[in-house]
Amino acid sequence: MSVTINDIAKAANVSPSTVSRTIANNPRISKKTRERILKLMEEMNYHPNMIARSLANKSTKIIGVVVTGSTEKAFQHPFFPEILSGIASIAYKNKYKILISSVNSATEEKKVVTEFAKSGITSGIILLASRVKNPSVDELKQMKFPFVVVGRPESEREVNWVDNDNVCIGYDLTKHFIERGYKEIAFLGASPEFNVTLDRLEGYKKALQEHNIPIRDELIVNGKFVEDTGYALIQELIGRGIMPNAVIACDVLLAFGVIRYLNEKGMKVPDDIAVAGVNNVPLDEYFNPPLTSVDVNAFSLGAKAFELLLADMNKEYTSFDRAIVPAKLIVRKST
Amino acid sequence: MSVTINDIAKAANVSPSTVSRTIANNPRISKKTRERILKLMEEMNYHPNMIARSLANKSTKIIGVVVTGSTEKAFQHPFFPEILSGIASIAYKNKYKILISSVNSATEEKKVVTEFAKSGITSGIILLASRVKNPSVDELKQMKFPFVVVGRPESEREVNWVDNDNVCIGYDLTKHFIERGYKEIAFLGASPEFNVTLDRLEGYKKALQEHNIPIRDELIVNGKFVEDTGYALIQELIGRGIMPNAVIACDVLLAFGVIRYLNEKGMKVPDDIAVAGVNNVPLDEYFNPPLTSVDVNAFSLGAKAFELLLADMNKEYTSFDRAIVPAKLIVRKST
DNA sequence: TTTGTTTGTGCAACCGTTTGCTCACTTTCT
DNA sequence: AGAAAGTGAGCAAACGGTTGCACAAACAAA
Repeated sequence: MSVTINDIAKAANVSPSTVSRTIANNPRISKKTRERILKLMEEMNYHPNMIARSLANKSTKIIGVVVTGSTEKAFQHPFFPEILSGIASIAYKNKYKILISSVNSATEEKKVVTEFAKSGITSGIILLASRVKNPSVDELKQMKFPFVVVGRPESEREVNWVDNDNVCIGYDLTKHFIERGYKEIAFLGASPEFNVTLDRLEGYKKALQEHNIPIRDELIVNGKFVEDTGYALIQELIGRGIMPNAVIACDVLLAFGVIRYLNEKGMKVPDDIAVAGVNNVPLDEYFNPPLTSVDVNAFSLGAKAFELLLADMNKEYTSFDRAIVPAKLIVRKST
Repeated sequence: MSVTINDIAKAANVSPSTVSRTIANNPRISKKTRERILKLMEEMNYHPNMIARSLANKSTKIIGVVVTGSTEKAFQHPFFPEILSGIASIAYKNKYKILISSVNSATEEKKVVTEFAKSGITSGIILLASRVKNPSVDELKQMKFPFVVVGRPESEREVNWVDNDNVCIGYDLTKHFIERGYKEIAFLGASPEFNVTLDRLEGYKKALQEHNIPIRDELIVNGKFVEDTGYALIQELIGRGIMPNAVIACDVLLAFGVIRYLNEKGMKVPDDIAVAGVNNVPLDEYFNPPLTSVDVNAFSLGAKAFELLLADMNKEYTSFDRAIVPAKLIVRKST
């Protein structure tokens, strides 16, 4: 088997405690002993057993990242890799590892979250989907297990979270259209289960009101953050005889679906209908036409999320914290 | 703290062993006792401590996925989420968790791989970058630690691996161009450190030879799998006065870079230069123009990789195995 | 009744580390 | 010189499980 602390202890003629303390850099070990042991560890190619260490410590250097959405699709959303990079970059600096799990439903999410927390395998959790009602959040709160949610949760004062200012995003996009003379602006949201939809919608309405444009409920439709939905939603809208001259898609995939439909039907973007999305991805630029979108800065969202989590795990504060990551409207040819 | 096996044992008036055996579904426990204990576990909200269990078992239900590439960019390649989904979907079915780590260099990779293996935290590893020379592979082989590499490794007979038939991919793409009358076909590869470049190049040459088209070395250039490189490579090529009428890009990002350059310079794709990429992504379709590319079926690559790993961990075979995942040329308007 | 099986459970060692406490040996102070 | 303080290291119990072996009880066969 692998070489253990005991093997080192024997070879060095000391007790295992001494070796352990050497590893922990305990000042009670003399320089001479320490060096002798370190040398032996090197020679014998010793690597500490994290599992045993975790058991003794009752803590690990692993955090769990839980992605809720269709198992096969969740990772594929352009948002995911970027936020994961953000998490990973800070985790890496702090020598944390990342355990990821994708789940299909809120029920499964709760199961996974409970397992992560109770099994002792992770020391903290980042939740990547925030429904308005989220049983996992309640569960974690009640267990007092460190966690951060990405996306504003319901009980925003009692949990750590990071998000953009989604009201602002909705507002900015709408205003952008209004300023360019568009008035029939459709709003394609994701499911109203998510705060992100509600918040962006709020911003949308606010902008319309400020500019004295009536809010037309029939211009507001909801679906999911997948590409097919964008296609279906705009098709349905136009099928009902409702013809917007601008479309705000709450997600880049939604926007792609919309444009695909419009292209197929021979409608010109932005001449016939202007389209803007949220979640800037590198590819937006190559799009036909290049897509105006809001860069939500997913990398920072991830990085911030980990920072908050780290602080929570280290019990650096007793109250809850949040971070609002600035988003930026990037105007391209689609509007 | 959390409720343990001992708490259950006390409550049920049995020994911890009995509880442990109940969990393990050991047939030596009577039905009556089993049911009493299961009920208590439910009531007392017991969750097994994975760490303790792993320590006793000397194995975990966690596999490590190591991505080599720039830490901040590695996850962002469209290839990654898809392959990760593939891994995750099979892992999920087998109740495995996934620990991911991105590293910047072969040296770091080896460090992480060693840690994953020796620390006991993972029971198997999937390597997501296969250089021709890969010290991690040697390390893992020598430790006899279960692992699978995605991409054909150097010592292909002594490790488990999955890949496409890259010679075939190179061949098909080249043939596709030749059949459409293109003869000045440039080949943009990634670094020759990777077998994938070498194999596709081999296929490229083979196709040319079969059709009696001379191989012109100046049409063959290498870079990295990032978007900027595509731009730079084609710029350099054309700058040197070499004007291909078709370009094979070994990666979709490379292809995007090429097209960006061509668009900027006012060249028409495919009229002036035809472009094809590898690694079909959903967005290829929306591209301007829609990009001909080879779908490498990354999801299957991931799924197969996990299946092989699982078999290895379970010692289901003693020899090494491999899987070749079929790739498919998807012709769109860019060629 | 004795012997042999089968069945269900407990004992105790073990997995590899950590850590509170104890203790022997120095050093320093009075 | 004796006491107090400081230093370096070991003992043993924990962390929460698993498992080989022993063993008692129940039952069957002789």
